[in-house]
Amino acid sequence: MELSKNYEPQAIEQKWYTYWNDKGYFHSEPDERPAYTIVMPPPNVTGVLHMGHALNNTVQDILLRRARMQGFNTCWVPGTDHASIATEAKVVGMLREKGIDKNTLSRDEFLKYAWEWKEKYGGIILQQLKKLGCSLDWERTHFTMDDAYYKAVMRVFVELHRKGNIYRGVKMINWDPQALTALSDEEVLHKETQSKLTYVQYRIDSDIEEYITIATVRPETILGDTAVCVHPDDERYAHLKGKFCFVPLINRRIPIIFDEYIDKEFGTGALKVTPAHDINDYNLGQKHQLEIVDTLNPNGTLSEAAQLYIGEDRFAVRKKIVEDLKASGNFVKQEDYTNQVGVSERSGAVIEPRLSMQWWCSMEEMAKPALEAVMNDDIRFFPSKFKNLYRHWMGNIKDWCISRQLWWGQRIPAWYDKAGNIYVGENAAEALAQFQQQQPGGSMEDLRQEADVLDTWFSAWLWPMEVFGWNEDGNNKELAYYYPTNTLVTAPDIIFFWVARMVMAGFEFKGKKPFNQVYFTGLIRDKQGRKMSKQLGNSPDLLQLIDDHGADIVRFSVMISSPAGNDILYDEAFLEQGRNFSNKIWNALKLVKMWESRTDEAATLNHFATGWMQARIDEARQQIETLFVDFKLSEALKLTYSLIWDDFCSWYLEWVKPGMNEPMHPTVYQQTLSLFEDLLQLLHPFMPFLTEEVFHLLREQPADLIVRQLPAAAARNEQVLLQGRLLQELITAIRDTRNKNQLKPKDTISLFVDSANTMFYTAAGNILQRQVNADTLEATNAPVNGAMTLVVQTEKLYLQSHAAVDTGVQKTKMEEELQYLKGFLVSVDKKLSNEKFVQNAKPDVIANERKKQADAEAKIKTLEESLSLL
RNA sequence: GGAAGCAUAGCUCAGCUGGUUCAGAGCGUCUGCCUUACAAGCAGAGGGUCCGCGGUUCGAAUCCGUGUGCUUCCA
Repeated sequence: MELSKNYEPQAIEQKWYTYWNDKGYFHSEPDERPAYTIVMPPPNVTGVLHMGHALNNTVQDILLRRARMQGFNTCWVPGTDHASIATEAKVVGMLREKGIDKNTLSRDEFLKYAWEWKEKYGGIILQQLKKLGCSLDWERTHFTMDDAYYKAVMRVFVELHRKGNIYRGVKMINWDPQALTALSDEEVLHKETQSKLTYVQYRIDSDIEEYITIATVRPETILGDTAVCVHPDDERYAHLKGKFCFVPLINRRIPIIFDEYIDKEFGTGALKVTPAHDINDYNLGQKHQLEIVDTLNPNGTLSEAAQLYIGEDRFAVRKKIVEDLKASGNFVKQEDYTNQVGVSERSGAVIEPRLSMQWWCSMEEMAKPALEAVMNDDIRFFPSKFKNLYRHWMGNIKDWCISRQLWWGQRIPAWYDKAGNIYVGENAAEALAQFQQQQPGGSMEDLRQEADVLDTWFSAWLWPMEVFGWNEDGNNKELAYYYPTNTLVTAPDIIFFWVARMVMAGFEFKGKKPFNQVYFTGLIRDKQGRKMSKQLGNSPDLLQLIDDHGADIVRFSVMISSPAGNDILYDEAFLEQGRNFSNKIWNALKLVKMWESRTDEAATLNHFATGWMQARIDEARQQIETLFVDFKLSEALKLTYSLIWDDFCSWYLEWVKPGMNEPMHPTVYQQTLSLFEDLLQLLHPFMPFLTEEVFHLLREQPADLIVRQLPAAAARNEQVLLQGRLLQELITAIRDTRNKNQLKPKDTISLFVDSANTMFYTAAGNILQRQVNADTLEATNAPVNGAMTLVVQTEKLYLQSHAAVDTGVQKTKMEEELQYLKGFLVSVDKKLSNEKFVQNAKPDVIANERKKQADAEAKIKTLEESLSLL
């Protein structure tokens, strides 16, 4: 078979994905093996694959594939989230393009369009994950608005309502004037903004002309002012006790109140109080029984209550009112001011704090077990630094605003009768039954269902339970087998939205944690450290990357740059590194295949190289296991990369490579194949396609790599590892000497060794000789005349060359090393002659120092001898 | 305003419970090579007051304090 010059991912990836899937490797059914379960954080049904998904899902796939090779019954559940706000916005936009105004549609008509849209475009992202190689159990795909899932959400709503944990009430909420819905605190982002601080004077109601000056960044809210507040200890305003002043332009007479909440240093020390439009002002208003004047309409324009500018947008009014205040003589001055402005995470609109009737879920009780489970590591966080963040939020948890003024989502299962009484039931029939107990003979006609839907996260928090059919049967076989799931992989920005709430839901409804551990990946930034975003256009088109480079290489590039828990700075240069790596493996395959027809029993049987490579793999296996346990996946990949490239390709293959036109011993050939297969297996979780392909090209395989089982850890052969290290050092040192003396690669040398370690040269001498192009290798116990001398560990070597040599270079190098060693010896001696050190340090530390001392002394002696001969 | 995290080679980062196998890796840089798979490669090399200052200790990149700079979260 002819192998192409370079590795060509496009040709093979689709083939393997289909093959694995058809073979059923991705599907899981409960059996006698231990389960390893991951539920995928469901992406928005409107979503398309971006770098964040690529990182997140690659990590999950790596964990899954490794667990599969460790004998676990692996199950990875895919699915999508209905994402109320984002999806509704998309559908509204799509309708607008068709010339349809949402407001002209009934709820049912709108939902019909929304479902059509979802069926057509929703879940594209899941198809894209197939291209990435994700070994998802497609038979278990879920959607948070599936019928069964919908029922589960209804059930938990009703249960919590029955317990009194869900209630309806008027509170200050975050209002999105663009999406026209309430948002939870978590959906509001605070952005630093350049604003203007406007100083305005209010006329005091008194006989003399007197004013009090306030400062505000929102002058348009003046029309809703119902008090001015100052600090009780502020002498500047002490004389105003019990007085009133007038709101400019509309002349509303409002009291001057005193409260310690005021910061005397800020602005003028006098605060205008607008209880309808600011949470702090609202609290002040409650305390002082102030009137509430709501001057804004839901869409952000001014309401009739404002008296002025009715129907005009809040931002337009902000500019306009300043001019009018100037005209009226109330304007004092304006200053630049930087403040934090809340914007909607979804629509980007500036949030209005607004008083509104909403549905709330009380959290305090549910937070307790959820907090404890994380603090005592019953649920482990990686990296653990996120425990702090979690504790802080859970410790100060506020009630959750769960109603959204939208149509796309689970409609709140509450019905009102004409008198305004509320009936909560899992469906209309239940609510009707309750109603009929009050009103015998009442009918559905008398009831009206709540128009609002539930926050998307109110369904998402059930994800790890409901994908295994919790609502239908809370003790079903699947739930018992797969739940709690093993690992949740997500980004830290949804730790409150989702992670914390899943933990709460798990304990509340199932009585068990939803997962054993949570691994938080970093955020992906560009190489300048900026967050990837559509606005900046710095996010690469992932599907294009996969088409251009192949999924393995994209996975490699994402993982190699991804230190555990830290943000990753993505640079497309990593793609090049991945491509080079793929080619390296491909070429190693080609080389090995060339030996297939050259095997001959008469060839030398090279024990040293195969034994050493086996020991290196054994050593690496242990290290990789530790790294995986700590979720240091990037490190594990780097280690595997280096094991394959450096140890296997650069050293091992060169060590076993037969001479030109010479045969290879069949045992060495078979061992080489085995070693190569082991390496491919270690790499498989990271680069599944390439490794499966090469694995099958190596030789006829009894099983596919994806399900090949990793062996139990073997004790590594330390002796061989040390010898391998010595061999490498000898080769490097000799090559360096050759380089420094400008010997051409083709120039041969004669090599003499003064060593007590004859066994080593018997085993590895022929490798050494070939690797440094020495035509002879002889033992000696005396210096060799006219030869270059070098010392490696305690081995003394003499190189003789036919080309002219400059001993000066060698001498300088040896003198430098001698000087370093002497300095080193001094520091060790000092340490050992320090009584306190000898008394306090642990015995093994002291023993180590003595060994260092002895080694250094021996080497100094050797170097000095050699130098004296130059 | 409150809290957390970070600062190590040109860049991105490892360095767990203090002790020269601990001053490292990858990429980049420099030098020499078209050597029986790979120039998308091979063989070598150079490069750091471990942010400043102080302390604990026989010993500090590592622990403590402090200053500076950056990042994030919360209000």
